[in-house]
Amino acid sequence: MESADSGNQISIVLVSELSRIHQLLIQLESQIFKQPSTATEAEAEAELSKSIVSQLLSSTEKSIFLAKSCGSSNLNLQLQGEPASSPRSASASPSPRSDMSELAFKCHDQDDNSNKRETCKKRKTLPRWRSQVRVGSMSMSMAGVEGPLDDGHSWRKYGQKDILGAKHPRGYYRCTYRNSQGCLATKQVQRTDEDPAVFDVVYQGTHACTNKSNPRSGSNIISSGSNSNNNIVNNQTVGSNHDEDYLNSLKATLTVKTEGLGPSSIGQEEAPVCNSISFSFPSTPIGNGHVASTADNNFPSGSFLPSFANSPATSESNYFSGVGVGLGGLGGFGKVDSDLTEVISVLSAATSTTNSPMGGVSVDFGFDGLDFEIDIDPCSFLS
DNA sequence: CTCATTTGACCCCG
DNA sequence: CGGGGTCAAATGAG
Repeated sequence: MESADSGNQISIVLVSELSRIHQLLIQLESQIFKQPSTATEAEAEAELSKSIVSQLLSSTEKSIFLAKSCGSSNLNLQLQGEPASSPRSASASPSPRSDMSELAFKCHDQDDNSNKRETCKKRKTLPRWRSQVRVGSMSMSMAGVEGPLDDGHSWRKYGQKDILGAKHPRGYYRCTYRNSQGCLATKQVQRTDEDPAVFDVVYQGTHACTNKSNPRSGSNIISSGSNSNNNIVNNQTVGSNHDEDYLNSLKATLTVKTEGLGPSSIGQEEAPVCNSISFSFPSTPIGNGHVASTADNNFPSGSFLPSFANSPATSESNYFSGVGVGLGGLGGFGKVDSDLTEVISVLSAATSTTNSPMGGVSVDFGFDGLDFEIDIDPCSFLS
């Protein structure tokens, strides 16, 4: 059933992507009929057109990928949730502690003791997927104040740990509504060694909570879902209509650029395709202040809000909306986690034309709520 | 006062 | 046995 779900959600994302393409085409069309009066203006128009085309390309490619995934979801998307039989089902939990920890993984069936042990005793049994998020490469880069890691959900940090071999500690977050709504979603955030501006985010479990970003905040997103599975419909409806507005405003303010990863990095000759799209949010006077609760150490707990995110504090600010599906993002990273089968990797380069420190917030492909891991080489489909 | 983060300890699993 | 993940008391912020 999950696969059906996944397919469904992919379709949703796909629809969003197509709407996006539609919008871009409209924009391009108007662009074409513009008659610049001056040379510089003409140049600017040309640039804009190029940019639009780039976006179109990547969106199209993304759509193709999604369509393929959808069509063969059984092949490409591997569900990882609840393996029918878990190796450890037998191990009883002697210690009181284990009781509690297990709760974390299966709290919903507390009333059914026998069952709980079978379904989710294991850490690894929950669906998990990973994405990489890059924070603007800005001035504060090293500072450690970062935190674009807001994906529309409200997270609460419950732990931090130094990981062997990693320069930076890993932060453990779980859904704020875990207790109140039994939402089991958790995520782990860790900076990559190579680029401190890039965070490796591993999501586990899906959001059962209904508290997610308020769609009305004007910064609702597109496909990038960050919506829990319960809100698919919402995403769908709001998504498409809202998308348009959103995109329009987005276009007006964002700088979207695609970075082609050289074929070389991927070994795909004919694929100019593996891009990662990056958004740069315009002047957002963030950076100082508000955010970075968690200070220098590591990760932000939750959210810093770009100007257009009106949501309060740490709750759901669904501003991000990154739509960048870095289908090829891996190229640059070559980072394959053996543990995770694989990945949706998203990179966004926050380089930007802005000076906002936090300017570039990139976000992940919001497969939020999907119970699967992508088990394919992001670029393989291109060949 | 309430809620979030920090941090050391505990437990699971490879 | 050790690394990784989670808990929960202590602490801090609003």
